[in-house]
Amino acid sequence: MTIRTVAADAGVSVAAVSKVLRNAYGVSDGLRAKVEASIEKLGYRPSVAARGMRGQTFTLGVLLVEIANPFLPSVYHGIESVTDEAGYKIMVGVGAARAGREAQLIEQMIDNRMDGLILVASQISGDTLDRYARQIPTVVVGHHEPTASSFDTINSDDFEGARMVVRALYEAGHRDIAMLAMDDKHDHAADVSPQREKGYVAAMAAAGLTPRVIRVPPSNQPREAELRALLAAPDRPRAVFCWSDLDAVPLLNLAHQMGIRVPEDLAIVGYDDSPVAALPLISLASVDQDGRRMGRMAAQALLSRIGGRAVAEHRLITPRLVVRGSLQGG
Amino acid sequence: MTIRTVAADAGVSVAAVSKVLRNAYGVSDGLRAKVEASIEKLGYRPSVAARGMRGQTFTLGVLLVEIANPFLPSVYHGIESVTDEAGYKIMVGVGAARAGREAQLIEQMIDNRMDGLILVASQISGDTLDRYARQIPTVVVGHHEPTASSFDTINSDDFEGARMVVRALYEAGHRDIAMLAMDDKHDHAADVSPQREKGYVAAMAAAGLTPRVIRVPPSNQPREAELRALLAAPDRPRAVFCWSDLDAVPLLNLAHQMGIRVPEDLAIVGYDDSPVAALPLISLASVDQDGRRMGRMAAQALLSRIGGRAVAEHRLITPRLVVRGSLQGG
DNA sequence: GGCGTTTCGTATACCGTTATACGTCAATCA
DNA sequence: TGATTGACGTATAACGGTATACGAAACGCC
Repeated sequence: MTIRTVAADAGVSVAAVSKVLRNAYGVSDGLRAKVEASIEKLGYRPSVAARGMRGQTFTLGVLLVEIANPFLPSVYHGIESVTDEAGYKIMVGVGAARAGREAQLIEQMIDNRMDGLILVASQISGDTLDRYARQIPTVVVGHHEPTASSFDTINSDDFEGARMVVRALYEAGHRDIAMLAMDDKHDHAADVSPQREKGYVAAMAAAGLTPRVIRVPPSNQPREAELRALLAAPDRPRAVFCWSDLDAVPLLNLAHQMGIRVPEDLAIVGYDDSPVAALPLISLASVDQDGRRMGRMAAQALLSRIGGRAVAEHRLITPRLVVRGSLQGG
Repeated sequence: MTIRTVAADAGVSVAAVSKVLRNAYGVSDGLRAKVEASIEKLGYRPSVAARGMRGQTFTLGVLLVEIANPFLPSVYHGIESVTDEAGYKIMVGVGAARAGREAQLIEQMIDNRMDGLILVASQISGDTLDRYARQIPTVVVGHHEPTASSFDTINSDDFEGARMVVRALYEAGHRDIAMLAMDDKHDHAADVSPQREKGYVAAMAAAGLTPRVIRVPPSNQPREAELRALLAAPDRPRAVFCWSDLDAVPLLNLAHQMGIRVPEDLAIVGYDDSPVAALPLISLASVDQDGRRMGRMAAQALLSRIGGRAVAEHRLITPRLVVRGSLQGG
């Protein structure tokens, strides 16, 4: 069952069928009708692989850091809502939060002749990204590279989000505010955690307070010991801002287990406003990045880039603090 | 940069390079060394698309019902651990819990010349699955079709899991035990929810109790109203077994909000043992399906099927009840 | 009516691999 | 020694589409 089968059935040439498939120029209504009837009758479906060897595949690759991260579904749904309408398909690659793994997946997607790539929270360095982006239209979400010229970036304003948290904690009367940041051994200043850290430090300084950053291993590693140590320490802070709900939710639970009252003894604010944070029993204050919107914008940027735009676009979305019980009792 | 570039650089024929790439017969050590040196030097990567036109793509498709479902990551990781070693790549398709969407994705994966497919919790009917499975090696996870001959199935013993829950609730002294099942308008008895329902009904009958099944809309639709109505009803049951944590977690939170004590006034047991259930503040008893193991078994089955096995294999894994605070106070 | 100009359809080179058929040469065998 | 066998490389026809070049009508214009 190939394009040749269809051509024979419709009594036309192979090229004619191809033209109909591609909406190419030079097809009469009569021809189109004949061909479409045959396609329908035979249930023919063109091979993406063969198609990709010369033309477009109409398939986009989406790379997610980690499948268990609760923030990613919203971004994915945002992307999908846009690409669906435009008639593009999506293939997802899951990179276990390791840069090597991600590079492998990107290459795989290039090998599969995808038309474009959206990388969500990639841990790959700017230089490497740049090299890949020259080979395939690319949009990066959740990775700050505002000067990149070969790809677009869509980000939440992580600096501002952290400042909002510090200000809210300050207004709630807290002065002893610590931050839980991801221990980034690769020192990628472009990642979201360091950005939030900068915002935190700046806001603390602006309020005349001394910043105190505590680093924990990344989320794909166990880190309960570190959290427990923090809570048991004699100089336990009165408020903790966590770079992600992935840390804030376990911290909140651990505090509860250890008999520490939240927020009376310890206020906690997370980041991402994941579904778990919103559960009444958890009630974790958190920063909402509006992942859906970021996904939509990323997809739009990618489509326009595939459409020919060459000059890079860098967007920053202002986040929103969702106040809940872990910040303000009630 | 094609196979021809490499051939020219190494001073050999295109066929020779192809042979080296495929580990085919008739390659001397000297030739192999020359070719591999050129590949390394040029950084050549074969095109999967072109490769797929005649040979294998070494890429497997994994279809997930819904990206936000917290049970799926464990299955995915299980699959990955096996396929990684075997040198296969994975592409993920996300089907928004709609059969039409899933069919579309399956076709897309066939179009992309994937070597095999793993469908996780697919909602597609047995007949349709059968039609696709004839075109491409297929393994189905979380969908009971024990008589299917064209594809393999890997399932948790949902019937037994439900019975375990009823027995545990019975032993805890409960008699008024209801079940929250998914409202399956398509009436797919093969899905997991109806299987659990059967196990529940059987166990209730065995204990001499009257079953009481309450149906709620599927998880991609809002269903807070139904849950709230259940809790507010004058004949509110004393224990509820939920077909999934996706319902049990909101129910638990709602009960707490409405001042209903868990488990004193209402015992709740979920299914899937998702990460949220294990949080101390939630402490939801749940049935653990061991998704990781199911994923591993699915991948192994698929590889052996790709390897030539034609007779279908149907595996049933015994689940395990994880007792927590929502079932037994302490 | 002769001459460009569209419009429409066909023939076919090409995309980057794989796999088969085949040729060459040295080693082995009767 | 001539024939057979294996080992190793090469040439090349697929694979299933796309896109370009091109031919044949139909059309518009003076």
